[in-house]
Amino acid sequence: MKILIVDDEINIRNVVKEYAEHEGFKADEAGDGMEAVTMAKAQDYDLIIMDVMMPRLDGFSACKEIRKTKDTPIIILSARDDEYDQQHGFDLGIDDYVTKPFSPPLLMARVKAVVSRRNSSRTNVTEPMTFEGLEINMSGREVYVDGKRANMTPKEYDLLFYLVKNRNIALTRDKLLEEVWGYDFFGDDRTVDTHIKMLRNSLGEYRKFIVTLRGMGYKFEA
Amino acid sequence: MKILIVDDEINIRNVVKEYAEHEGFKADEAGDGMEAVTMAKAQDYDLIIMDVMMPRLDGFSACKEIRKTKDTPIIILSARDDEYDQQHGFDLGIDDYVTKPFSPPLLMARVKAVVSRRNSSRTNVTEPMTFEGLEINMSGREVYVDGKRANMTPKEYDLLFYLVKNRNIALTRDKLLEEVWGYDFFGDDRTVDTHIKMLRNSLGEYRKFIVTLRGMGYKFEA
DNA sequence: CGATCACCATGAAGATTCTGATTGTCGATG
DNA sequence: CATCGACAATCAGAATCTTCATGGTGATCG
Repeated sequence: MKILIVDDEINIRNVVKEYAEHEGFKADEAGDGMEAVTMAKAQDYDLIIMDVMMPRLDGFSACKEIRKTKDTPIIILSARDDEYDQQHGFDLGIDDYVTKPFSPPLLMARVKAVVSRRNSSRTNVTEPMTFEGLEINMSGREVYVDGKRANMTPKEYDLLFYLVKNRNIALTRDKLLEEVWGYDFFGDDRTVDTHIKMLRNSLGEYRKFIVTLRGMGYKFEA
Repeated sequence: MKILIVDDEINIRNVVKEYAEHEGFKADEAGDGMEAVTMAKAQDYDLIIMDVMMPRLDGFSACKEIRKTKDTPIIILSARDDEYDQQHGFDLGIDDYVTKPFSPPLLMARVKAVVSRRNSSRTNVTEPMTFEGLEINMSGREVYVDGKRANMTPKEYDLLFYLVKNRNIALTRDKLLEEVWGYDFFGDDRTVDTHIKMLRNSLGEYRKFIVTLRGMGYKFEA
């Protein structure tokens, strides 16, 4: 696992590098956008952490240039919220962004998330799963019940996919809320129940795979 | 799970404490940095929530001092964005920071994220264990007795899993009540006995693994 | 405006706790 | 070494409390 750290401030590069190496990554550094483009094209990095404000070539322009030849995952570091323009993010296929000032552990959490997302989407792609008459195609975001396409809501897909990814593992409502709804969701536990109910309806007879663990949460049991 | 709340304003401490306890944390309080350092060094907290502006010793200096002996996760509460100085954050290994004014649920979300981030790197999915004909799968919340699925109540699972996690260790009823029932359970000692009884029934012949320690408590003996 | 979602109230199913009676254990003692 | 007393553990079941599925409501958003 090799990452490229791009920032004009050497202090930041050093700190990030230290944390990254501590997490078992190898880390190269670049001091501006031009350098970053050259290095990113010459090598296959698993991830690039890129500052926005830099001399010679800014972070967004560097991304655009890199994207012409590579689709290396990129995390953007931007100094203020409004510096990160959504338009840019969408166009350039930015994987995540972190606003400065940031805490290194937080950044590392994002790094690991992006890397594992890429990896899992690579291995899981083209591998629809079948549980009896229930076919689940995560990459295509399709679910078939006895061969018939199930039309589900976004949350149902998210919930089902998370359950299936962690099948045979007991999941608390809190865990589900955190992972499916997001850590910044301040909602009610019962919300999970409601969506489980709707998901079960969508799954017809295959609702049986979704097991209630009383006093605990739920589990997809295959 | 025990956290330390550090702030000079008692109102803030109270609010945070209330929320934290609602989430199942135990919470101690400190009114300034000096106090915080003393307490954090004396005990192993799972997390420290630390204000920046405080009399006697400010939050950052307190972190620095604590970091000399412990690497307890720390969340910083800072009054304004610019009060959180990058230098500080980097040097001190702050896990996250929240700017005042904050909403308690947001803070709690961050707290849970930090704690679970720390834990997930360690305590992940546990492999199923077998003791003769008794199979225990904690992640799946499944127990098999001679290959037959045992259908148990939540407390039975919790109790059994805690006993097994601490197998060959003598556990008092008080310890079990605190760890399995929760620190806020003010019930009778006999409650443990009752659940031990039901657990033994569920385990059939493998009840023999649960040993009574007269005048003491119980032990899972493998 | 329709789809989706979060949240709430409800009641039934299920789990937990407590009580008090019973049984078991162990050391002291005649 | 048999017995007793004191205390600890076990047990059954009734009362109480919790939890979850469900259906409905209102908010939100495209």
